[in-house]
Amino acid sequence: MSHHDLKLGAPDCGDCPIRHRAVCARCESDELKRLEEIKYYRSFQAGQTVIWSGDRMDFVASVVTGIATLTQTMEDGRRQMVGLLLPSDFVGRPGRSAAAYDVTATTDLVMCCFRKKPFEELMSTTPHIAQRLLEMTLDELDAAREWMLLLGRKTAREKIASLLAIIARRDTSLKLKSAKGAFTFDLPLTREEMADYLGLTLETVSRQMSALKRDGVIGLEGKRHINVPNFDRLMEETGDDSDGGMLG
Amino acid sequence: MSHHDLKLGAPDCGDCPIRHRAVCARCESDELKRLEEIKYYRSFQAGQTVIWSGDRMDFVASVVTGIATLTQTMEDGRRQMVGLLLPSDFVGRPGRSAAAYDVTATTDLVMCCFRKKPFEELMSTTPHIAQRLLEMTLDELDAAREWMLLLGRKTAREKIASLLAIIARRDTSLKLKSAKGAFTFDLPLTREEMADYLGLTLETVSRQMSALKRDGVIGLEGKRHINVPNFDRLMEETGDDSDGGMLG
DNA sequence: CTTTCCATTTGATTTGGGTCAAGGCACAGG
DNA sequence: CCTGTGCCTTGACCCAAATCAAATGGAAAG
Repeated sequence: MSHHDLKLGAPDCGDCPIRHRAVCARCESDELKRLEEIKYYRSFQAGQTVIWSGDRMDFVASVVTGIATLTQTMEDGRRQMVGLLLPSDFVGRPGRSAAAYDVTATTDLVMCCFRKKPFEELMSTTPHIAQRLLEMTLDELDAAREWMLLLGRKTAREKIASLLAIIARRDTSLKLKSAKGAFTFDLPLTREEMADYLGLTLETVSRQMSALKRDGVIGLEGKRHINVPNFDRLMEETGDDSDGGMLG
Repeated sequence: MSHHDLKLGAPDCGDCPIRHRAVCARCESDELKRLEEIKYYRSFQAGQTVIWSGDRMDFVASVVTGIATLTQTMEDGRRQMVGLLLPSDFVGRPGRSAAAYDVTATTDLVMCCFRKKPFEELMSTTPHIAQRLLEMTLDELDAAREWMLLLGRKTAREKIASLLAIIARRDTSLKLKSAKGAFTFDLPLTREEMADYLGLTLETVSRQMSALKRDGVIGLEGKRHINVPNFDRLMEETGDDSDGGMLG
């Protein structure tokens, strides 16, 4: 990892989303001052739409806190989530003026935005920004491809288990309760949002959640609070080959 | 489009896959000579595996001629295609040493490879390469997201129609036969490969192809030769909102 | 010309998940 | 305290696509 490993709007950099400044005093001069100038924050309430597909989008942004989703909708109303944005994730495409997807805040949300025009200019003069963005985009592409396997080939039960594992793995607030891998977290999605993520109906999601509970794979307190007594057991249900990188 | 719109291994640049040289004499000096030095060609026969998931991969490459696929396989053998590489598409990830997917030649294939180490070095000193790569990766991400909608929410018939439209749209050898949008092309995939693309079984693919033929949406000569009397009619079957950019 | 070998088609049957339809539960407002 | 109103669960039934099983057809080999 070079000293240029800047994060565009990472959550763990305190007030300033550009962790770079904290990481690398050496580069403090030009490019970063410029980034500071063109950045601004926007907040959204849970349920609010950030932007509709097709709307003009004159910024790029990254999530500071909260969760947002990207979804596509067909004319007849069928919906598929195509992106789940957690803190530090990036939205928006340099070189495109209209949003390609609906972006919605599923929890209260703070985003760190950069005006697009100057961001693009900065990108063309600052190689490290493009390189960092490339890295992040490649990660997203990998995630999208894993998601395609899920959508195309997994059973409903495997889909649910996979989603729980994905959320658990990325939930930074997640506290391990034992060496065995027991832990607890809150679902940030409604059953319907889970269904849109997984290519299922909300009824099927509900049924499979109940089934995983019945079989002791997960515990459910209320509708949203999940506890996983044994992460390995959950992973067995996903259909993936073991491991998967669960280790902070 | 700047004069820096280099293509990494584009097909339309004659012997040299880097169209940049043809487009931009101005930049001919350093970076491109270096690219020339680290590039080499590899050929594969139809059906041959280019690389297995998990194998060490010390190059990045782009397709010059032919078609390759990226697939993921679960332990029990369920397979999902996650990438379809047509001429000018790029494979391989700077900053990763092992292949993440199986890459297979579905037709005879020529790839233009760049040794990874020097390519990465070149990338870090040449901003335009990273920027071009970012652009291509963002395009792939968009394609992956459209594919996710297909896998998660479309019916078998819509999936088949969508795949035919996608192939037709990207087939450079495709000849329009009339203003109405009639044309003809050869399927580059077997029924099984189509099934792996679409998250279906090969039987379902076959049945839906027959149904589209019966309904006059497509014509079939032999197993592979498709003719589409009316592209708009095919598009109606995809479930997508109209247009879609069919105008090469 | 016959045989083998695939890829593909087609048919019969099963099934996982969708659809439709009631409830249940928790919380906010009157 | 009652009554909406969102979410979620559960049940009954249905259907699109999977599965299992032949049959067809075309191309290459003998």
